[in-house]
Formats: sequence, C-alpha cells, structure tokens
Amino acid sequence: MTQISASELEVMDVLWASPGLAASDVHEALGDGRGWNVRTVKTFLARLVEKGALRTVEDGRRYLYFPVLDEAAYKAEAATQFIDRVFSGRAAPLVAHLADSRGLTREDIAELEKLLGELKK
Amino acid sequence: MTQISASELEVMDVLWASPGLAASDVHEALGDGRGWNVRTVKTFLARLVEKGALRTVEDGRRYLYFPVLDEAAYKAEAATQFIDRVFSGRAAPLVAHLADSRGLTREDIAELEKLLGELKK
DNA sequence: AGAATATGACCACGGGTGTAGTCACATGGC
DNA sequence: GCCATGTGACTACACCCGTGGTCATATTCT
Repeated sequence: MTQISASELEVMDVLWASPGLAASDVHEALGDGRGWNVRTVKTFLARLVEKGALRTVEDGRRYLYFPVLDEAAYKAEAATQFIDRVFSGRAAPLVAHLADSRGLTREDIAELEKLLGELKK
Repeated sequence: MTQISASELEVMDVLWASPGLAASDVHEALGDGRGWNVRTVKTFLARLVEKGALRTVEDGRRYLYFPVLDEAAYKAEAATQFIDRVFSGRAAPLVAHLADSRGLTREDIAELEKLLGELKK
C-alpha cells in the first residue's frame, strides 16, 4: 500500500529502533555513512508524514517523529510483494538464489531449519 | 547494477520465458491483465535495450528482442539487494515474515527443507 | 542586545517511471 | 494502385525521488 522508497526506509528503520526522535536526532543516528544533509533527512521525514508512515508530536518548536506503520507488518508486506514481483510468489527459489549468490552463513541455515521445524508443527 | 523497474521486469519475464519475440508478441504475452498499450510496452522494451538488459535482432522491418541479462543472476542480485535493504542482510527474518504473512505452503516448506539439506552437505 | 544557530515551511530541479501520442514509412488486402 | 494497419523513432508529461536551497522565525551564546 504505502509506497516507501529505499532512502525513506532507512529513516523508518531509525525510528522503529528509537521512536520519538527529532529531525536532527534522526540525522545523527543515520550517521555519516549516508552523508545526507539535514534538509534531505527532513524532506524524507516530511514525505513519510505525508504518506502516513510517521506522525509528529510537537515538542516546543520542533517535532518528534513516531512510526505509525508497524515494522513487522510493513516488512512482511514488502517481502510478499517482492516475492510476487520477482519470484512469481514462490519463496523457495528466492532462498535458492540467496544460497547461490551470497552464501547463506551456517547460522542462517541453522536458523532457517529451526524456523521450518516450528512451521511444521 | 542495472536498475530495472517492476514493469520492466514483467517484460523481462516474458522474454526470459520466450526469447526472440517481437514487440507485439510481448504485448500479447503480457495479456490483458496489465492492459498496457502496445506503445507502452514498446517504451519498456526500448528502455530495456538502452539499459543493456535486452538486445535486438532485426527481422525484416521489426525487431526481435533477446535477453542479455541472465535471469538467475539478476534475480539472485535482486534478492540480495532486497534483503540488504529491508532485512539488514539477514535472510532468516525474511522467511519468518513470509511464514507469518502469507503462510508458506506445505510444499514451500518441504522444498526449503530439501534445499537446506543440500546446502548443509 | 545582537549574532550565530536550529527549525520548520516552502521551493527547485534533474533523472526515472508509467503512460502514451505523433510521425513517417512499409507492407498487405482489396 | 490505394488505403488501413503495423512498426520503429521521437516526443510528451506528470509524478516520484534524491538532493538540497531559501526564508522566516525562535532560541542560545556571547
């Protein structure tokens, strides 16, 4: 539903991890890795508010940002959409490709097995 | 690398399945589901050629389109990028979310188990 | 108090994307 | 032979996205 770009998602990740930050905090939390200008971050925040993914709470002369979108729900939806788009809705080929290209770690594999065990119950 | 939009990917899927179609064939193969105008499809084809994902072979006064991009390689890359973007590079949470949201089918689970078995070899 | 700084509001701009229209020409049916 | 139709070339255009500037105002430092 809510269309969120890759950059916007990075902002969401920060706020999912620490809800209630101000714009400058988000900027800081993103760190220099991205090297975004504060205003760029503010644009993303504003767009996310427009899109209904975040809401603001006034705090003096600034806003604190809180996620409206639920992280797990969003990611599950994103995963489903991705798999529909790229793998015609089949999850197994995706895992196969991952195995091929990136080499799942031993822990990944163990984790997946545990997961599958639970799913089968 | 090569950035391909969701719509363009649908076109690629047709040509991966049946390389060497002409524009109108691709249009037909896409079917009415998408309801795209032939010109829209041609635009996608042209853009995919620009992007180096397809190449053309003249056939009289029309072109036949062939994939240059390898399907498996592209999809593996797309999967990796998606997981990096949305799941911080961890595959297991993705599968967990799928299980939650869409319910992997029994066959999915079986297939994944088989896959994991092979991976562990 | 005046200057530097932070903050939100609004604006800009080029590239990508979805969605096609127009043009010119070639071919095929009558 | 002429006209409808198919085809590629070129063009359009609005919206999204990444990127950040400008402006007005509020607050903090000196």
